[in-house]
Amino acid sequence: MPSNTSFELRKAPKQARSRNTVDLILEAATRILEEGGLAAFNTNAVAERAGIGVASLYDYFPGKNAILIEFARREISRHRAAVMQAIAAACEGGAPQPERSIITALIDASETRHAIRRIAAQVLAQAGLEHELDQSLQQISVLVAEKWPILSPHKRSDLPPARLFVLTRAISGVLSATVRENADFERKALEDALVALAEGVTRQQS
Amino acid sequence: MPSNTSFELRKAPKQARSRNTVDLILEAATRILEEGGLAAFNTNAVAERAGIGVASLYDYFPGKNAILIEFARREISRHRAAVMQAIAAACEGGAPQPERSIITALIDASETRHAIRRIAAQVLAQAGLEHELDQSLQQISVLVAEKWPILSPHKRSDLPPARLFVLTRAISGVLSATVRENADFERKALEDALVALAEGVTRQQS
Amino acid sequence: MPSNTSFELRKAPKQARSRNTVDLILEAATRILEEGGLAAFNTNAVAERAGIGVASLYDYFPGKNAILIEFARREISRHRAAVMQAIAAACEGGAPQPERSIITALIDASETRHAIRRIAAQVLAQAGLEHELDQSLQQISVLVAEKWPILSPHKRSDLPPARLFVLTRAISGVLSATVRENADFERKALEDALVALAEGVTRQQS
Amino acid sequence: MPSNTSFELRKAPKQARSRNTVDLILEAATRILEEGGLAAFNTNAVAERAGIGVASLYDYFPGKNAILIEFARREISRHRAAVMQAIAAACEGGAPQPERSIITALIDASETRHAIRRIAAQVLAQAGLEHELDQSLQQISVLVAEKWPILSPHKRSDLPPARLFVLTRAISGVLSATVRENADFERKALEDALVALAEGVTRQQS
DNA sequence: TATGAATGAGGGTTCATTCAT
DNA sequence: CATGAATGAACCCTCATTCAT
Repeated sequence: MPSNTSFELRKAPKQARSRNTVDLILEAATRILEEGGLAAFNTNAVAERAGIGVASLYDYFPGKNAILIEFARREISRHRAAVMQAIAAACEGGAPQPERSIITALIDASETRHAIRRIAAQVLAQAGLEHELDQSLQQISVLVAEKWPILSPHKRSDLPPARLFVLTRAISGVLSATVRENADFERKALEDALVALAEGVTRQQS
Repeated sequence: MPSNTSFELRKAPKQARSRNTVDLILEAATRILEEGGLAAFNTNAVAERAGIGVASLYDYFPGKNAILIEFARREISRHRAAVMQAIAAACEGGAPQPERSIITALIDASETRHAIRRIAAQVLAQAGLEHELDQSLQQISVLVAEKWPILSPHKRSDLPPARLFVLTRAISGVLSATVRENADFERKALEDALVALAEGVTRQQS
Repeated sequence: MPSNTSFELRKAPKQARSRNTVDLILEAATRILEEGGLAAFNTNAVAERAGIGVASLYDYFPGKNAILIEFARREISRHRAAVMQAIAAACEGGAPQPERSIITALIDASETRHAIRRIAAQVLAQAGLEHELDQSLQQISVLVAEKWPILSPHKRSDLPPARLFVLTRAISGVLSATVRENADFERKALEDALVALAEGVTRQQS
Repeated sequence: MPSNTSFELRKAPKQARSRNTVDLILEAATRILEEGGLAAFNTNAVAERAGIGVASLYDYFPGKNAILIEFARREISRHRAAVMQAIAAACEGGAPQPERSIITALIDASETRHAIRRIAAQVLAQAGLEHELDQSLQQISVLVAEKWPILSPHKRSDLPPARLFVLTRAISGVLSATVRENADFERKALEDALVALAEGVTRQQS
């Protein structure tokens, strides 16, 4: 099991051609993971799917693991960006129920590319990089704290860290479970429950 | 990569001797996974740790994957039993705040054998058996629904399924995240937040 | 270029079967090196020639390099034993010209398995184990010092270390060159020259 | 392992530019071999060190092996020239002990660029060109025969070929061993022993 | 029933060489 | 002339599985 443990890209993808090749590789990797999971992921398959020779992989990545990790990082990053943008959008333009808008946005985001994100999480976990995933969620948490309408009259610091943590991880957990378990509640019921959850967690403590 | 896709035990472990061997194998598997994760798990290592010959593994399991899956099932099962028993215990003897007692019990349970349970979940996921994990949580959900004190004056059916789902998955998600992210809030702050969460979700809807 | 840098045998060759397999492997290695040199040496070729599967190599050796090194060590060892035994034999039974007998023995020994010993030396050199080769020659030197007839009336220490060193390395160098360069002098002329050399080096200094 | 078995330079390096590039390549090769040995030698590394593109190597050499061989030939050649010049210098100006002067010169020469000359020898050996190395030594032998003072009153042919062979190969062998084994005798003891060796070999035979 | 030596398919990685630019 | 991205053949090594004992 020869294994290369470094994570970085080998060549800085400065040139247009290189840029394309890196993307080609990562897209091939993504498709393979979608179709066959981690078990189907190997360098030969990636090269073939990318339409390049095996050795070219090593011009851009130090090894198999680096490809997986870069894939995972991009996936996580893309998802975080989408979620944060959705949250921001939900808070603009004075929606009548901004909390619900945020919940709605989060539910929508949770449904995209779910399988692939699970694999990305797995990859980071096996590489000992779980913290990158956690940090991603943490960044979202911070944004939620800033935007959560119920908090706006107060200072943001009014919501103690433990409450913010519980709020975001609870929502994240529920949404993951919903997708994973293929739960098919009425959309409104789910939203209501999550809004109630959020109200409970953020309610001013006595 | 010869791969055996069946999951079942090859022999019904009726005899005392066989029973012991199966346990021996699964204990060895568990220790290896604890120490080295999935990467360190291979049949030769398991056999050596179990103190038996490699070939004997195949007398009791159809292949490597079956060992992993049986390990995962037992781990999940053991955890579920512990959690359910802790919930039951928390509800006995008229504690002053039974909801908090349940939360406390769940927090305690979430902290045990965390790493190994993560691996068990991963194993089931890779085998396409996520539903077993979900079912395990679902059984706990049912118990929680029965026991959740605030519900006792009402009929159990008062809590709509979506609410029960959100309640249990939210708690589960928070507790997983707490351990995974090594969050070190004050125990009381965490409990309070979870209790508030539960109150919010279970509050009588207008 | 996955490479295993340890040198030791993996399994102690205790059992008759294992003993045989190790020998099988080393004999295959030797034949391959004889026929194709280091360039032809690879694990698949060795396994095939030994009539075993590739993986079995790794039951007995930690890697390709370990096979080469064990081959080299045995080759050197075998040669040293032969040389030392030949020297001892040359000194027994009161030969009329014991010095010449020793020279004769050394010439004879130098002609056996020459190509293979060159490779063995190369292998040890590339592994940073040149000292093992040197030590082998040093052991022969000590024996020569003990046996060299001209020294017998004196104490062995009469021959200063530098002289002993020059004597043995000179003879070794000449014999290597003779074989390598395919020099075809009359046997007697070569012997005479070496005897004269030895006399010069060991002559009592003023 | 694509392999090109021809040894010759591809282009006659007539032009100044080409000449420089060939030298650039060979200097890069030398530095790489000095630093990492044969294991570190590969065409990409050579090109990078030479500051040229990989493909340019093939404008001047037919392949990797040709570079190695040209390197080795130059190294041997350079060494031979240095040794022969040192011998000539030692015989000029009527030194009191010309034999010792030659020995001294040879010892000095043996200490320079030792590691790199070992590699050069190895390269030629693996290419089946050992005779080039031998011829180099043979040229030195001829010069030694011409210059060796003790022979001067006689005709050069007085020293039989076998004696000349033994004399030069013995000295060569001793000096190689001295460097290889890191022997640290007093310089004078080594010189004395070699002078005595030479006297023995060249002494008029009865 | 138990074993462990043996296996071969498969995977990760390297590198000499080429060719379009 | 010069380049360097691309290649594919080849190599080392692992491991799930089997089978003769």
